[in-house]
Amino acid sequence: MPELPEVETTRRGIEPHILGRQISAVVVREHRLRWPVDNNLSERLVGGSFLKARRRAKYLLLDSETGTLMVHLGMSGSLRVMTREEPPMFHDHIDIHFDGGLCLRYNDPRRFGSFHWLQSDDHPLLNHLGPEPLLDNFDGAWLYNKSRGRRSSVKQFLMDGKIVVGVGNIYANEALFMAGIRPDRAAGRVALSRYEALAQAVKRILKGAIEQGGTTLRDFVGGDGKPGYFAQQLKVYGRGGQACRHCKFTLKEIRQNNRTTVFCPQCQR
DNA sequence: ATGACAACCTGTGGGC
DNA sequence: TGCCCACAGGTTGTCA
Repeated sequence: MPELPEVETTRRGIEPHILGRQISAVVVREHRLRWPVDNNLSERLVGGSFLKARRRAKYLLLDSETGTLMVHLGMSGSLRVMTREEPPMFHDHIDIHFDGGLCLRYNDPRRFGSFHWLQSDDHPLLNHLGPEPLLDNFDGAWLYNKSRGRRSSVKQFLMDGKIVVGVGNIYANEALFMAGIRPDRAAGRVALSRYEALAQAVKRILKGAIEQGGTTLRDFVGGDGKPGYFAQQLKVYGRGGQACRHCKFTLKEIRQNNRTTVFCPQCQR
């Protein structure tokens, strides 16, 4: 999955198709996801309808009359709207059928995703989350204040969901490049002005990715079934060993906390 | 409180 | 062609 832009693209893709349609059936073919899928999902949803599709971090929140279905796409999940007649493919784990013949179908090869039933947004998986990156309460001052005394890398800091949500590996790499900050620099040793640049970079990159239909991912499929195009505008991610698009210096690839990091040793300090 | 790391899974691609 | 290993978009829980 998907990072935040892919989740937001999914939300926008499915919302117009599913809102207000009565749910006629729920089919769970595989309940072993990141957490076991609620056994009572069917009786909770059938007969009702979705009133709104929201997003918090990388969670999709589908509100019905009686509660909220919370979906996470994990690393490899996708939601698509299709007709019910379409035969399920390998790894199509969950269907939500609507009156009229449409179906919201969840596919997830790695099964790192999840389906939860919520009675309110007061849920342990949501409660400790940091600010939304696109809202005004996420800014350079917030990052600066949170980072004081932190000795871990600024990249790990940026990917910490308690600091800011929705910034995964790809966009962390890209944002740090845009802001000119070395990913392996200690978070506590980055100045306020540079955190202001970083916060702006995060916002610009996420907004740009959402506008382009979400996807940086080779195999990502949006909610309407259209494949997003593989982003050529990525400046560093997946380009280790190649020339920096800005200065031609060779991009360096390292491992940080078991994730691939790519940066330009000349542009990023 | 912070941080390092294992864990949850399957699929794919590279090297031999 | 086939086998084995490393790695892939994320997040949580545990332990030092």
